[in-house]
Amino acid sequence: MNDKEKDLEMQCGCEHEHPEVVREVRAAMPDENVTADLSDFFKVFGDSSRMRILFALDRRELCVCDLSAALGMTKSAVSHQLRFLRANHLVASRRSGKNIFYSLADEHVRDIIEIAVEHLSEED
Amino acid sequence: MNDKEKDLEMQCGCEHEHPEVVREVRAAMPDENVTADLSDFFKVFGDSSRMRILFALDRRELCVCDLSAALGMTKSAVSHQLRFLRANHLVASRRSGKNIFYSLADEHVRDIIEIAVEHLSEED
DNA sequence: TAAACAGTTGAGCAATCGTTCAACTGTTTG
DNA sequence: CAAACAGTTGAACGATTGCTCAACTGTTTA
Repeated sequence: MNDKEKDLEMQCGCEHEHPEVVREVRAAMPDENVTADLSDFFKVFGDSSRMRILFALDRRELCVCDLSAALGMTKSAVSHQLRFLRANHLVASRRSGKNIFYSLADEHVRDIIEIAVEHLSEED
Repeated sequence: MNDKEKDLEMQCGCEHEHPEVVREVRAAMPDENVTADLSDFFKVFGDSSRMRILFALDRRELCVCDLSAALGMTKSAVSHQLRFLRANHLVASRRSGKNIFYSLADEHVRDIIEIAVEHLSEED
């Protein structure tokens, strides 16, 4: 056991918690709004339907009916999810006649997914 | 309207969808297991309690009781979430006496959060 | 060995989520 | 203008989620 580990144990071997450590971590914690915004953002990626929509749009701009046909979802379900994606600034839309075409709005999407793929490929 | 846009519209102005586009997007879609694994991974970040735990552990290795005190959660609630984080290989644990110390297990965590922060800072 | 502490676990509950369904808006075309 | 099509929306539903509570395991110490 090295010094760092010994130090940590001293700080939690007592009562219910060690005030010093707790205070330090508390002070360093970002504002509750920040963590809430972050988790809300990741919630968008935390659904397989939305993930599949993002992959499809990564391929090419698509209208809702093609999107729903490609993914085997109803237009309504797709539309509900697109609304969610739009609210989070991940897709952009443009109307052209009867159709509304959606596309990826943010280059961060690819980066984030890439890191996730890396992580998943390492955990076996 | 440029050529690319005209091309897209031709493909969806017809019946219920345009088979060619749908077929192409379908063919390019990753396996359903892949998108499910990805969204499952992001689900982990999609909760503010887990996000706060990750931020705390990013600061330093912590035992469950200090973690729960720092975040104002019950030990039980923290433990449930740690179980989830452990299952996704995002935290590692080591027992030392009565305490079990948790720490971040993956360098991808910081990268992913960093990109999310960037994204959020741009959308105003 | 018994008491005290650290942490885990499973059942149960309230809240949230994603889908379906039906009704709606908006655009094009006969 | 009416019919047809593309897409949106809100209510309602079943499923999932995160927490609480209580009972449990495992470690230390008196």
